[in-house]
Amino acid sequence: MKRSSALPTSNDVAKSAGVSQSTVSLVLTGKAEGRVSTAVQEKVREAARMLGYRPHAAAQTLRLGRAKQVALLLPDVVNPYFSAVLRGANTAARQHDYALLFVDTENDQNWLEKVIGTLAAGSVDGFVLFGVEPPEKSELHGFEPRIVVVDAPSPIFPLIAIDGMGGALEAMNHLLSLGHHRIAHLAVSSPKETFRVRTRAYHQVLNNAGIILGSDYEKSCLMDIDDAKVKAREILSLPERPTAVFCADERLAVGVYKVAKDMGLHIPIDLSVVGFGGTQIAHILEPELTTVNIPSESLGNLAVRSLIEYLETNVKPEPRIEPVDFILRGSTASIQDRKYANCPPTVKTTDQPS
Amino acid sequence: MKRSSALPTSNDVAKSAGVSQSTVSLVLTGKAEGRVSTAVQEKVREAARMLGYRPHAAAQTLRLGRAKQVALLLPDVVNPYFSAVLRGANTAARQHDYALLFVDTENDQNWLEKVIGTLAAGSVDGFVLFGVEPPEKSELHGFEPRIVVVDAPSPIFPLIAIDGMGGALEAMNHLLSLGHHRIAHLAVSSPKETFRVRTRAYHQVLNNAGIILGSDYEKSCLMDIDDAKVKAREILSLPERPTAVFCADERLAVGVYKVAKDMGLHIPIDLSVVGFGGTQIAHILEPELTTVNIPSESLGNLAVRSLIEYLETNVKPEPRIEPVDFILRGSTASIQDRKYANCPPTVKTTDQPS
DNA sequence: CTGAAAGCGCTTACAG
DNA sequence: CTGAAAGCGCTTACAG
Repeated sequence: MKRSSALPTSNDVAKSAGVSQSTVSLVLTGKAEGRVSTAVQEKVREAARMLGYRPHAAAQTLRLGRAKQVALLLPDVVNPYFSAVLRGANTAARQHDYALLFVDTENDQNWLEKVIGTLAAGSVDGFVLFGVEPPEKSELHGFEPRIVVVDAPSPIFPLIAIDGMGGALEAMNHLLSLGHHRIAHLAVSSPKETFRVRTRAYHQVLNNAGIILGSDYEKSCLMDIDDAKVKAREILSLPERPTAVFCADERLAVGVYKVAKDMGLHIPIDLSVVGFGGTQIAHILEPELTTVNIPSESLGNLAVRSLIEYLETNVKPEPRIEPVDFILRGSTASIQDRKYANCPPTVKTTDQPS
Repeated sequence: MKRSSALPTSNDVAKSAGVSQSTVSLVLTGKAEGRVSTAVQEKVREAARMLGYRPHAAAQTLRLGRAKQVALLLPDVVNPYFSAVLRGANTAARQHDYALLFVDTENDQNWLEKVIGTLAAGSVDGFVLFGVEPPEKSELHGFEPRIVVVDAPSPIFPLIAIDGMGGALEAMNHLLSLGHHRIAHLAVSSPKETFRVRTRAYHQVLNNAGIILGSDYEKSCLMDIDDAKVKAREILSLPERPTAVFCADERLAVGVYKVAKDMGLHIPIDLSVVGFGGTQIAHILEPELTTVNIPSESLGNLAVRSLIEYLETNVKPEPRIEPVDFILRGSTASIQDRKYANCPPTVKTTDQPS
């Protein structure tokens, strides 16, 4: 052995087994049946095992033109919604024996394009862009990377859309059916279509129901608890306080919970709250949050599976729209119930003349 | 162009610029100074730009023996603690122009070893194992992958340890200093040393203080809210109810909060709670959780930085121990305060004969 | 100042 | 049934 720390090559195996390097390759890729005697095959396998031989990935990639690696790009792993996506993607990649290259774009579009260009050159066979806008075709110098886009506008690449509109409508209609009219909205101040849709649903349902509310009932926040608290306080301090809040994200709902508690408002008796996302947060909150559940883990899984199928069959996946679930939990209640609860807690109903 | 979708090679650039392929390489790797005329250099660069040329990663890897890729292995991305690690790792990799290969081991040790073996052969230059036990040396067939281990026992590989003991001691002493004696403990039922240490600190502080508690005051749970609720209920139903709970993880604290609320116990007045981790959860809970903060994002960053330095200088990082912070928030209070609060809320103190 | 050639470790026709 | 050879796309001595 020349370099003790060096990895064994198929040449080392060949020498050790007393055969040619091409025979080693034949045996180890399973193409030896009827071409190499079983005795030799066994010898080769044994030698490979002894040396701990693994085919060198870069050499294979260069030769075969495929890296058996896919990249997942998403805007923010720290968001539990996206870490669930990653979990699903990891599972799918593992099942198909692909490696998963992970990139958190941190919402940096310039970097995104550079990264795609770089990785497409031999590092990775394809990309999943999850919640990340794909680059313009013009920036790609005429070459077409394999990309599956999830939940972002995609004029040219195969798309897995999420029926956020459906979910948001259901959430709003739920609130309506509970008798709520003064429904406030905490929007996410992001130009992303995913979020815009939720706000659009808010307006649409209100319009259809003939409910007219001042624009005070709607606020945009950054995606963090502190900003949500500021905006929630403004909304809940309105002279005609809303009886319900539709939050475009679960982290915003956290802000609402905190301010509500602070103001002595009980959820769901004094205030109904609906969230959007389907993360752990909905379970952590007390009462647990009624929310629109996006099946993020299975979407991550699906996206990677579609991409791999795309790569291996070379047929472009059809665009599709994935449904979401509206999940009823403890944070919403009928406006009826609310009236009773409005009495100050120290005053017993029996104390009042009936 | 033969294959329209194929990536341009340095050969294509050479033809387009009217020079040899080696000149292209020289220019584009920046080794051309004083060897290639600036005029030719400019021609080459222009041609490369026009064609959208990027050097093929696999070819470079094969030739240079380095992939400029590192792998991060961790046990569970869905845990917000680990997704913060990933965020930090992503940043560090990006800064050093490395790609990050992500593997969620899902606590599968067999797979772990296979994965390391496979990836070490040309896919990746090194590994960060974060909260994941490294494989035995014997299973490595004498070759030594570059591995940096964080927060797991590592006899042979460079280690970044976390001072969990220090943090746990501080947390327990805090409770003691608040006058708590009947301190319960919700442990994580995992054999991992990280968690064992927290339980050891619990016993040590109690012993030093001469406090003897029945084993009923200590329960192990799976790392999920539901199991934590079951165990929390048992603990809080003890005839001599604990006045404080030290939770070995923040998700367990969520269970305690839920059961406390259910039993009409107010945190921190009736019950003090301390968590461990430093995730978003501590902020989501109401009141916010007093907790031991592990700087997971910077640890992820540090681990990747150390690994890359290891790879590039070839000097093995020294083992180190990283500190944690104990963070005081709203979930702990002095036992003094508790006595007043113990009176049933409907009975005013002024109603009693003094 | 520029080009021809070797070689990284594979896979796969091709020859025997 | 087995081996010698070409070639994937690079980088880097080496020759001129």
